[in-house]
Amino acid sequence: MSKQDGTGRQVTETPTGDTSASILHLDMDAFFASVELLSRPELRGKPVIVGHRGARSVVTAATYEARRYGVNSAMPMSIALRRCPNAIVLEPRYERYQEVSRAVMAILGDVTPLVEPLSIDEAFLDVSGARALFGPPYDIAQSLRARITHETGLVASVGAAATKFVAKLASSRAKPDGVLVVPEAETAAFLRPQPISALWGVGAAVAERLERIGARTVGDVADLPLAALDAAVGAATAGKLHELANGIDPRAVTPTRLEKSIGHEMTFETDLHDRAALDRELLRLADLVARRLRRGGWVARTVAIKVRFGDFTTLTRSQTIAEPTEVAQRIATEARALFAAAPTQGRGIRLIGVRAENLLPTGAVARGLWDDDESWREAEGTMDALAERFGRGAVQRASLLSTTPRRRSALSGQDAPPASPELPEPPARA
DNA sequence: TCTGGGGTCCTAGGACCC
DNA sequence: TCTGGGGTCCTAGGACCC
Repeated sequence: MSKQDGTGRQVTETPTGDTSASILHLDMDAFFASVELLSRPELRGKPVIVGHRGARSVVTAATYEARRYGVNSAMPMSIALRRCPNAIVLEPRYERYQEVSRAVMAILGDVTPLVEPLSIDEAFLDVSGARALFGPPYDIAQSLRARITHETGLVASVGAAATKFVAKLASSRAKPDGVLVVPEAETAAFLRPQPISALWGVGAAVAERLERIGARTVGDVADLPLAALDAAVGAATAGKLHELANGIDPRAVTPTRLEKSIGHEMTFETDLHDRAALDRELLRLADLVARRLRRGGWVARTVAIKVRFGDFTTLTRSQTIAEPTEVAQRIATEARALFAAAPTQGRGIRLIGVRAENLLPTGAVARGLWDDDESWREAEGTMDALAERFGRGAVQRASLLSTTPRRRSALSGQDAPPASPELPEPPARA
């Protein structure tokens, strides 16, 4: 196990030739804040917080200087400023971050097509096929970091391991400005001393349950009988945690993932009682959702709302509709009906949200295939595979693969496009 | 100290069908 | 007349992640 920081200082021995750690996790250091410093170099070395300055806002990102005061992302801004009164607060510019993110992801794509973005500022790479060309994972990690810094002025850290989970944990331990390679043979030695909170899926609630049965480290969880774990946290979580703790993580790096829901929500500066204002907000949110549905080539079968009251209690309601839709008015009507039927009388509303779920590709619905359960299930695997090979746009067109042979022959002779791989353009939408 | 906004996944109960 | 069990879908809530 080894770490080397950006100055080339060896922290421990570095297994630069190891090839067993072929999954990389690359994570940008203090991403939003670092992007801001690019255009405000005079702020370098100062505590900078990125986030909206509002009574109810939280810290979106913070420089390491600000973190030294105990400021962290997701912390209420009021607390952050109490801890670090001299902090410079900058308004987030998400479009700018998106641009920089695209540039970084493009650099990763030059090494391998097996890049899986995990969020705006991190990604997994499977470099097992890239070694012949670019050398062992350690070399790939360092050259990626160098290119990112050269081309964007930003700093990234990289973890390399045999599995996704260990790679991600390694990158977090490599920060800031470092690389950490965990050879496969050293996985257990690396994992076992880590705190349970390092496990994916262990937050406050699960951590408390695990502590109650005496588990404090990842090694403790690894040694626990599955039945005991099961009783403490439930079957699904238990199975996953036990595997992760033992270094088992069969998840492959998957470049394309299909979105499953699209939503927007809004927290008000002060609790809202005005019903007309809430209805207007529902329409605004529905419109944002509908735009993204259309851009992605989706229609939604289910509309959901979220309501958070002044005391932070939260309620959700959802309704599956007969005709899948991508129309703002239709979504808004459904959202307003859900809201009207919910027990909100006399309570101030802190937050309201609209979400579209049960998404179907527009093309499939246009051909009336969405209500054919059998063919739709069949379609899901096919579409994932197709999206992986041909990218997102192809997903719409994949609807033609959702047909059983019977349906496909029923469609042929109509305006149904031919089967892949000669993918036609999707039908134009208004 | 008082909690954003974007998501994913899991659980559990009830309806409904066979 | 009273009561199965399996499977799927829908809904609500909650934990978790970045």
